Amino acid sequence: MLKSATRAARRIAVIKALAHPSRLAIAEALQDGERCVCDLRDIVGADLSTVSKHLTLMRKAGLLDMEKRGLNVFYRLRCPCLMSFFECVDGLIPERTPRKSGK
Amino acid sequence: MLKSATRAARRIAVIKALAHPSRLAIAEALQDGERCVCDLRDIVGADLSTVSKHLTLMRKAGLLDMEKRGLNVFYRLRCPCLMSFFECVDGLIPERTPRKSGK
DNA sequence: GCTTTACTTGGCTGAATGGCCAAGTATTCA
DNA sequence: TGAATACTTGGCCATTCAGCCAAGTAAAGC
Repeated sequence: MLKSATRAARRIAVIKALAHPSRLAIAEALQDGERCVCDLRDIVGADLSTVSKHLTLMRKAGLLDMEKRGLNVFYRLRCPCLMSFFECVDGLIPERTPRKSGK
Repeated sequence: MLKSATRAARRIAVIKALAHPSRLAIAEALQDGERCVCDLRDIVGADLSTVSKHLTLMRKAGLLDMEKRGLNVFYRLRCPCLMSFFECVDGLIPERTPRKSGK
């Protein structure tokens, strides 16, 4: 069984790995299957080095697997739960006015 | 239907709202039911003003509801999917060595 | 109405993050 | 073995974020 501090740190790492527009786009793209870094660069539209750093971060968090084949490096999602989580998030109503009630 | 840029922005807001140790601790605490700000301050162990700012951020992201009753403000989770998402995250193996395969 | 309690907001500072460029590494192909 | 391709890593700069303190607001109680 995992100490709860360790577990929290791992959760944070995974969540942070998703908490950026480019990384979210990468995660979404990978839901359709593996991609090489150059594909992902085109998808997020940033410098290759930037994309590479994002991918390293996501991999270290445990979100991604990498596999080198020839000159390319392919990345794959390891978290099967993202889709359902995102759908749940999408269901949140944007904002709600604070309620006040007696006593 | 939501424009995909809007949807991505909202996803990011929610994910960022969870991507900090104190805010994760808040979310986890609220899974057992609503709490006032002072309870949450004790749980995360930070300044009340800091906790308040975390809560505002989480509420604006759509993660929380607030309700004022008397002197206290109670916060509640609005996202029922967190628990299952966290459990999925916990299931990720910490790291894996990169694979290499021919051609 | 004045004090107390429970919070929120503003302001500031130090730390972390994301971006690009440039240089380095690994594999393929001629 | 030398050039080309597909990355990764290091370095630097600008921006964002988290923290605390201090001041402001709102409800309750005397």
